[in-house]
Amino acid sequence: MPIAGRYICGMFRPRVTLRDVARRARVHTSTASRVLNPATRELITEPIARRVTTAAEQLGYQPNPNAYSLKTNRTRTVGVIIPDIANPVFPPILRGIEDAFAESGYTAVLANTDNDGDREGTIFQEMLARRVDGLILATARRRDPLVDRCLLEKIPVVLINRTVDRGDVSFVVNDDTFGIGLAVAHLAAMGHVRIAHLSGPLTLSTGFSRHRGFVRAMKKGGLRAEPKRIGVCGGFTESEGRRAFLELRERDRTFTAVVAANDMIALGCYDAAREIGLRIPGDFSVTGFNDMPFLDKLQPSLTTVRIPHYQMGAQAARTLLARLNGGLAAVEHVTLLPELVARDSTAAPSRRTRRGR
Amino acid sequence: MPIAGRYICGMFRPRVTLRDVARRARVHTSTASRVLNPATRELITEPIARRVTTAAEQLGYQPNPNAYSLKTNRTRTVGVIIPDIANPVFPPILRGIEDAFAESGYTAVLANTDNDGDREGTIFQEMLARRVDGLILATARRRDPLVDRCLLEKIPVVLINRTVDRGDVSFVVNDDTFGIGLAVAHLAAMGHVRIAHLSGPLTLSTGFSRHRGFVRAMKKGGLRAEPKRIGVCGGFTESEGRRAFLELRERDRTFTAVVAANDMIALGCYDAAREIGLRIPGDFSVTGFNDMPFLDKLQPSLTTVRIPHYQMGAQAARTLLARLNGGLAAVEHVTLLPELVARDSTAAPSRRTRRGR
DNA sequence: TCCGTTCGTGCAATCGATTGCAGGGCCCGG
DNA sequence: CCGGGCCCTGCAATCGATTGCACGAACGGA
Repeated sequence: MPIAGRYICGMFRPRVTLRDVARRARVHTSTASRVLNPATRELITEPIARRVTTAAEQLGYQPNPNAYSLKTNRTRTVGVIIPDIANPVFPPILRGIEDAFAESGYTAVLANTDNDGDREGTIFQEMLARRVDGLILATARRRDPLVDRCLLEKIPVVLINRTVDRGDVSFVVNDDTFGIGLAVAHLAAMGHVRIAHLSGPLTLSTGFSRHRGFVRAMKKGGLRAEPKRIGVCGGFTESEGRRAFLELRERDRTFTAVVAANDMIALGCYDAAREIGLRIPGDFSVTGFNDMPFLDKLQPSLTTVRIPHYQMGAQAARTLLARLNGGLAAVEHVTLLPELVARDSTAAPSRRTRRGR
Repeated sequence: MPIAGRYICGMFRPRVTLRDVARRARVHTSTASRVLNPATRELITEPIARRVTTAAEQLGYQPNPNAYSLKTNRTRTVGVIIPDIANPVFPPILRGIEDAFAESGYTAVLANTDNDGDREGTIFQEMLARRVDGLILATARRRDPLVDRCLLEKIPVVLINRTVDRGDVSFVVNDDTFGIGLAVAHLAAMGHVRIAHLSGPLTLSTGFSRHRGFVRAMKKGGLRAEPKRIGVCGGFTESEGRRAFLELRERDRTFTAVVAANDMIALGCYDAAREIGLRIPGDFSVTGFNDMPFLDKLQPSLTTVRIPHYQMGAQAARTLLARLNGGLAAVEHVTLLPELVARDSTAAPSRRTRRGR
């Protein structure tokens, strides 16, 4: 068994423990413990407390988190489960989580599932085995067994980005309905009437509510959301966007704009348009969703809906912290407002396209 | 103090411990421990071992990592310190690390420094406080106090992507010199002679060795690496790329190609070119480095050098694991080979530019 | 038959903290 | 002057594993 300690200036120094601090301060370890723990600090009188804190400082004492966790059953660790960190929406979310946790001494442990149910289960088990105090899930489907399990087993959990249909769980999401409304209103204001929608998977709250948002916004604008002008993608991917666009165009060639459920799907539209020789925004306009990095560098730059990803992560972390510290905090639903970022992929319909082709 | 346990099927079940397993198998806890630990498994006879394993299985036993860590001083956790997860080169590296660790039971804990020295120090301290078994650093500068400290304190560490000048530390990096050589050779083959370089910070091994690689490759190709055609960026950023490009062009207007030290700097060249009305690759060619996502979507798509990021992460994790398991493993230097990805930002110099302007 | 060796298992200390409980000192009132 | 109560601090058990050491059984040889 290795001996705890570190090399300082080339010399091996055994690790400083609470005992060492107590010994130096000439008090019992329990007293030292109470001084160093903010919650019990007030139990000890000032002069003794000072002796302990100075001793701790002089020795460079750092508490052993394993001993703490073993005794208290709290690891000050939370699991963050996301589909894929390579998806550019997640890094800012993660930074938000990290920053919000930093002050409170919690650490986030990350895992990617690639949207694979089995892998999700495995990771969930491993997180529990690691004794995380809570979970932040960005992988929820509208009906999600993992979320059900968290609730059943009373594991503190906060959903992020996506949510579930059952309402008895905390989440922090973007207002997808409102966001899509922004895109539709933007297009309608430019004179578009025959607007199509390429939705994401309807089993995900994001896909579902953006789809619903599209239908509502069209109705509200006095426009018709024709079923033939709605395509459903099997995933939020470029290839699915391309496929769904081509399929859509088989059914209808009169639309003048496409509201894509996210930026990747919009990129799929770019690909398809290039293939079949259509110009954006000359032949049709496109809007995305998320405002990924580098969209402004595309040709044409993509009009999209910006989501406050960083705040989303930070808020989710705060919500979880409240639950972890406060014990049985109430279920909290937070919805953040997105904003439209108008760029060059949207323009007024040309006279030619306005007539239909 | 909360009692360890979980809710299963709505009922609270106290956590299963090694004692429970031992009791059920009618053996001592030490025996159960030895059976469940692969290293000591052979000490126990088969029939008894079987009793223990079935008992463990029936009870759904999961060892408490905190107790393990407290006793053994190993947390099976490693810290991964990177500048910024939002930089698209890091997610694939992280995935590689995660996957390579997954099998061995290690967990990576991530932290971002934003290239801030103070923050680096803080994070380093926190990692040590968390008792990580080792570190993977992607933040190294050529002379790096943090790396020095790791070596002094004998903390297992592997550098990734960037390295330091002192050679007595393990690292996994890309062959930057070779990679830049690919870009230079590609341009030279197209007929470019007056090639410029926008280097990254020379205090980073990446900036330095790409710069050196440029000079060497030019010499090797029988070309002159003129100082006036070399600009230095203060950071691997778009804005620095733009600034350095404009500055470069003040000094020299005869170059027909720019080898940028990375993709962001190349993007800065795009910005500058647009501002002053130059066309790529009509007026000059540009190459990047890293092959970030979406470069193929740019107008024009960017010729760049692809780095095997995922493998880099995986290899770094394996190198660290060898050190952690094998005790005093030798210092290991791994260099991965990049490849050229030719796209539309490079073309033969036009007759006009070939003459100089 | 008896003793020595070997092999397998149990005993108990230990890692480094937290915390309920007990005890001692001090202050104040009778 | 003495006793009771109230803080403040110390004692010791405890969390759940690992591991050096000791002990007992089984076996083989004399």
